Amino acid sequence: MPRTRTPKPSATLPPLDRGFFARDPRRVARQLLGKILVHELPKAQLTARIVEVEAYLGQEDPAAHAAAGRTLRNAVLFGPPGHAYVYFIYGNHYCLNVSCEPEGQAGCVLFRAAEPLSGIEEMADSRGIVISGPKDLLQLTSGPGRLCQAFGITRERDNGRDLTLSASTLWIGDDGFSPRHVVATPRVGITKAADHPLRYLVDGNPFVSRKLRPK
DNA sequence: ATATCGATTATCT
DNA sequence: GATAATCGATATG
Repeated sequence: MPRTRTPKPSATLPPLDRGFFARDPRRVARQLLGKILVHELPKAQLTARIVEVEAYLGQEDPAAHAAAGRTLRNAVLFGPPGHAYVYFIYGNHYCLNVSCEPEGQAGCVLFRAAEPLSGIEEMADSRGIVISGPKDLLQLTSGPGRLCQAFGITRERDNGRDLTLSASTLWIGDDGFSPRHVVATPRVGITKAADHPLRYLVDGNPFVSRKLRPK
């Protein structure tokens, strides 16, 4: 039975500012671990602590959507940092990224998994899951598609949204917590540049999207 | 436990 | 026309 291993967020939860995102995506990715994804709904506040992310480097990264330059779809990546890049994949799922680096450079971080903290019932509804035990929480936000579904994130509504403003409804908060142990592995589900260790996870956290392969 | 596969569509070649 | 930064279901050991 999985245990919550991180403290609850404090009452005040300032959003990360634009400067936080205006850096190398590898640095941003690592430091996003432990931060809190927030979605304010009329009746509830959805929050989850980020436990797994991936860095995409921009035009020099063959696996990045920005690899072939600016298009209609990836335009947000070339804009200012701290904005949501949401894309639709496999005909089924949305994935949430945040743009990084100064305007003109297309690096980003993909949100892959989080540990639910509040708004659990609403997340379960959105996911179409009935929570009957602690293990069911693991299905809520463990995976980029699941995370978006639990939070109600879509391309139509959220692509381009400024994630540095709490007025945006969707933002990233910092309660001062940072995880003790972080590990890096190759990124999931890509074929090009598949060998670089640009996937960052909180070591041992049960809410990551895949268990670490024991060696 | 791991492996394979179908769903379903926007985007790019 | 092929592919894709996925998920959930099914098959098999």
